[in-house]
Amino acid sequence: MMPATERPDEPAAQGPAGTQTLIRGLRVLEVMAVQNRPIGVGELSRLIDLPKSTVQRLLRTLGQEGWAEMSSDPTTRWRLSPRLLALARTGAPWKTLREAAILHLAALGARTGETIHFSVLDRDVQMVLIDRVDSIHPVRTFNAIGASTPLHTSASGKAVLAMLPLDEVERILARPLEKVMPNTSTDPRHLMHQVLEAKERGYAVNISENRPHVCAVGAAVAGPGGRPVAAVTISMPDVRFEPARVPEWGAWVRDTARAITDTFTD
Amino acid sequence: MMPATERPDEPAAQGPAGTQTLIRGLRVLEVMAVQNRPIGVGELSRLIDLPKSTVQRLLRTLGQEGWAEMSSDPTTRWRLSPRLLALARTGAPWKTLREAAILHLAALGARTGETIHFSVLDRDVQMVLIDRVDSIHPVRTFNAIGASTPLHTSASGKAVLAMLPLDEVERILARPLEKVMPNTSTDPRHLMHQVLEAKERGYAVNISENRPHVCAVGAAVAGPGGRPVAAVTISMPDVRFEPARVPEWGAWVRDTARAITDTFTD
DNA sequence: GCACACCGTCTCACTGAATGACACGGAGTC
DNA sequence: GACTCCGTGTCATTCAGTGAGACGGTGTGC
Repeated sequence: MMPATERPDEPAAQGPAGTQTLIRGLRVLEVMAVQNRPIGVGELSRLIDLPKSTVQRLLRTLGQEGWAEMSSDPTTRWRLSPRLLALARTGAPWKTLREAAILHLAALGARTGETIHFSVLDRDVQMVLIDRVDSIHPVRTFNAIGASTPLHTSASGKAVLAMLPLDEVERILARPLEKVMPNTSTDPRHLMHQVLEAKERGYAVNISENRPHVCAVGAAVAGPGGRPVAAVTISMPDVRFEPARVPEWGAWVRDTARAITDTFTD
Repeated sequence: MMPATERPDEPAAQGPAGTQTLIRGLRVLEVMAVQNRPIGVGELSRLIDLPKSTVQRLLRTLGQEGWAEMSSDPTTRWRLSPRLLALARTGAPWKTLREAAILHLAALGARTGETIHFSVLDRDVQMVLIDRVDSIHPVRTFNAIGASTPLHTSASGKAVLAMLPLDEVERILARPLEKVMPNTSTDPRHLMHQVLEAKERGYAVNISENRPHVCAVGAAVAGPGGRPVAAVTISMPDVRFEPARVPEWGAWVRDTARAITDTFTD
């Protein structure tokens, strides 16, 4: 877990912003999210390197506005409000996207019997899981709504890359690439090769590159502008991942993504 | 949809807060969430009744910090970033709560074959769905992660009420109660009766009071302090809702909630 | 029993960050 | 070509935000 205090990249590209209170408040929310446990004023103030009184003022406001909750067990502890989830869910253009997708996802789930994931692209940086249809198998993969993955470690991410202009892909793969699993490729050339392959076939594959024993086949959904905005993936434990069936799964997932694109852009 | 401009209740109970920038920024996020569509600076500024330049400054900051996204199709439009969902998910004490619950939920899903919902209590106001195990039936109920319901219209909400001190229940039921469905009860006395019944039996029932044709049986999960923090419900279409089986389902869901409470508070 | 460290809370004089009226250039309309 | 509404940017003014510090309570070690 990266400490929130060091921000070597920040001072640059600041510009004449002029909303430090807001920035600080959001930072408090972020740290609470990352820390992921009830946390006190003092600790929080140390984590973001701000005076206690300032942090407390921010916390009180966040509480008043319903973004954070206070619990005074023995001492006062703060945490994010579940309301955040409710807000994140109602509020987003991907609401319509999900509505366009849901029936197709259910159909793909019925056809494959495997867990179906539907993720959206977040700022060209990561994929965020927004919907899921469970597998019928007793042994199945589990991933939580809201879970995020880098682009280079997931079938959804690689499917999205395969739909982006090549120069953008190069720029993205030139960034530092995290090695999440032993099986994760962090070689830009190797990844570019995979992306080109995915572009040709219309689907991307992930073999335990993101989470242990989890394999997936995915295809991207395009928005009105033709740029990728989301991805559908079939996710399964490696015990059921038969390489021979990949082309079949690939075709299904590609067709599903295509159908969602059509429903969505209409 | 309530217009964000009129806030008759706000001026009171303000106190010497002292973070209007943060409040305004959060308000912008909220309005974007509620509006739920790409939206421009001007319209936003009219909705929250703030000068255009102020709103723009806030938006830029929200964008820089990764909470909002800008798309310049023809003109500039803003929307929430998917990152919000990722933040909401990682960040919360209910992460551990869900971890404690997931196995029990899967077991209950396997036993019943119905959709299992797991919701947390949000500020004594609403229940927010944080996890779901899908039914195996072709005809099943659908509800999105992050969906919220009032306490008096859902099995989860009534189960939670049944675990609260009676005076608090009275206070909550004294608030204006929305009639979401024809079947929704908005009579405090009737609801209190239901709550007492649920308290006695250990589970609560909802018969199409929240969404059409959706019935549910639910029980509450207690936190370390003994107060209710979440609820498990078995959710199904009314065609499969056999009143005769309710006690059986009730016992299962009650035992599951109990098991989660034990796992969680250990 | 005492000293000490650390907790969360609250005050208040100071000041610089936030403010918002206004100007600007461009797109669409009549 | 006159008008309106859009998003963007500027800058003098000032009030909202700041943070050092005081305070009371709690737990620990001596």
